Amino acid sequence: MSDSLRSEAIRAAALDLFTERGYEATTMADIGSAVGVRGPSLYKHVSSKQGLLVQIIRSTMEDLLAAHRAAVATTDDWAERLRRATETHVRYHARHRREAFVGTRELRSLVEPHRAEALAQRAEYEACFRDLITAGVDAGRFRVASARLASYAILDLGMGVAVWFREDGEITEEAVAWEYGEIALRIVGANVAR
Amino acid sequence: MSDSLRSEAIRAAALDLFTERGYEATTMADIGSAVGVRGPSLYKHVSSKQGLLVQIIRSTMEDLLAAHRAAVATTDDWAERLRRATETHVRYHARHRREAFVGTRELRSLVEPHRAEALAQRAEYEACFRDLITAGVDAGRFRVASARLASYAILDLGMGVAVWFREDGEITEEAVAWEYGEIALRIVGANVAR
DNA sequence: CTCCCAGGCTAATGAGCGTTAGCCGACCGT
DNA sequence: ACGGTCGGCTAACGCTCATTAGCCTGGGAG
Repeated sequence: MSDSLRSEAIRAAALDLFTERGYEATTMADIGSAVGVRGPSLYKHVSSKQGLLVQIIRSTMEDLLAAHRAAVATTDDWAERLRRATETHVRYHARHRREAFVGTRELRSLVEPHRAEALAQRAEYEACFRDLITAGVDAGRFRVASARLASYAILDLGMGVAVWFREDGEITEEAVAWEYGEIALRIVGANVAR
Repeated sequence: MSDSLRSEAIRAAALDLFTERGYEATTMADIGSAVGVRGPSLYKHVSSKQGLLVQIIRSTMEDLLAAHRAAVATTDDWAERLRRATETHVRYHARHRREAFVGTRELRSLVEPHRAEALAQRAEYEACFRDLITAGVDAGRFRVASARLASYAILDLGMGVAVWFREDGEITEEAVAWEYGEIALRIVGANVAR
């Protein structure tokens, strides 16, 4: 009940517009017009423009983190963990490219304390990858010059996907996920299992 | 004479602010205050806020393309070309991280026809990498599932550098350039030279 | 010494935006 | 039938900005 169909449509429209024009360049009137309503009417459903952004970014970060934890829990082999974490990361950025795009590009537009909260979630997510790589190194499965650099590389690859991926493009989600999983393993110099 | 010291300082201040807060969130008064002047006084030196962004982005794209061409011209071995192109790409994004950051994040804020012009330059740059990879594949030096995917991967890695690189961080420009050059070669499955 | 003007300033203009206030019609349960 | 509330609308407020107009000053050229 907290969110009717209308509320959901508004969030979806805001997501589209924030992705295309950016948060600052999107007006409440724009969002309203996308759902067939005048700007002020939106306030019958949402608290504020900033609130819309907060919801979008928060739920994106939560989804991503949850997906990561689920993926990593399916095996205890370090290389396989990294592969699944990377595939999950990439798949999320392909499947929810608008959410992921806004989540990284519009962090700036968040007002405190929401910005700090989002940065903390992001830091936590990054730490998951870094720790995973460090653990793999300690276990003798990976060999890297810098775990930090390796994790940045893998994360950046995925975030790039949110920029260029198109559902109807020549590159499928399947292909990116597989290819990037392989690349991640090469980045950390994984030796083949067993 | 077209640009005095003051003009240069203004461009530098605008670059800093656009990087930190974004174009839309930066006011002329902010820029003025960064150079010790009131907002309106800036118009004695620059044509408009949009003009500042256009100059920044245009010269960034030109520099990047020029650097790429120079790097690629130093050898005709495909693998070595890709390595040098990647190192140049990465070094540029590390050394001029603010310019590169604004160049990718604020494309949206450009007004036509500047946006189209910048997109064309960007497309040209991307094509350089894609063509380089395709040529390497044709020459039997590389093996990739998709040249487009491989080029996106390499380009995204570099662009990520502009986000997290810090001159005083634990990872040096030298280290990123070398590491990413190696990764690029692995991404395209380069066989060792000779 | 005088004049000019580069380069600053303040004030004003005009537009856009988020948000609030207050009104109204339609539907719904009783 | 009827009262209420849900969800729309318009008008208005208050604020922020980019940009323009017009003034003033200090220093250098003649």
